[in-house]
Amino acid sequence: MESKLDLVFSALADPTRRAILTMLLEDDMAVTDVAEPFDISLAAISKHLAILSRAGLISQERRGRVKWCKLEPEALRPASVWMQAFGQFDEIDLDAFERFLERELDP
Amino acid sequence: MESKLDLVFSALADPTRRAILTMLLEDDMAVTDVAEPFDISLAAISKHLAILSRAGLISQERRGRVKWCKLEPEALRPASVWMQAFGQFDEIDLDAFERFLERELDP
DNA sequence: TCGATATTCAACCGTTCGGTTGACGATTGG
DNA sequence: CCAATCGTCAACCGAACGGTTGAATATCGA
Repeated sequence: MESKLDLVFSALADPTRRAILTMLLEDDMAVTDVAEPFDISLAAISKHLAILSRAGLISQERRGRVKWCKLEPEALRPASVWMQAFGQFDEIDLDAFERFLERELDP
Repeated sequence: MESKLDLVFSALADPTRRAILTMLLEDDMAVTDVAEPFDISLAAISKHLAILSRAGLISQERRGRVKWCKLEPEALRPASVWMQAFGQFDEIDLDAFERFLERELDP
């Protein structure tokens, strides 16, 4: 059996998937709109979304022919809790976060 | 070029590697001692350690014929910061962490 | 109704991953 | 000196990954 932590961390290991999650911070999106900024096929994006969905990081709801993707940030909690123990990152460095966010959205 | 975040998250995606990190919370360890609790070959452990090392999550220092492995928790900071933005996990749930830790050490 | 739109499926491809085994290069200690 | 210990390397294996293309399935809108 595969741990949820495995699923979450390996979902996060891909930059395309992290970029998708970042986009979904703004708002829910349809699959086609998620795919738009990327240079890869829609089918590839569909697979990425399936992986994010299996990890619980997004939920997908079909309305008509459009499938809406919604960020599920709660799914990050176990992984976040796991990590915190190793580094005692009690205070969040927001400046550092914004720098990383830029680096995520950029390429 | 591969992002540091890629390296850290994919290093964490494997349960054996997470278990190794957890063991190193206690103390620095030699490669052979790291391998001891696992049912896989020493060569496999050596590869896992190389992956953790490339991700910056551990450092290795050879003294004589023994190579010592040391946890480098600072390497988790970028990943931790990245995650926090999605969930606002300002307060750490230590009970939850201990439950996860047990689940990590157990199998 | 019919064409366009939205998404997935299925098959395939090359690469990476986690693992093995056996040989090998150091280093140690009796 | 010499055998044992520590760890890596190299070659291999099967499975999973990230991607493609083309066909298939719904659903929408005019």
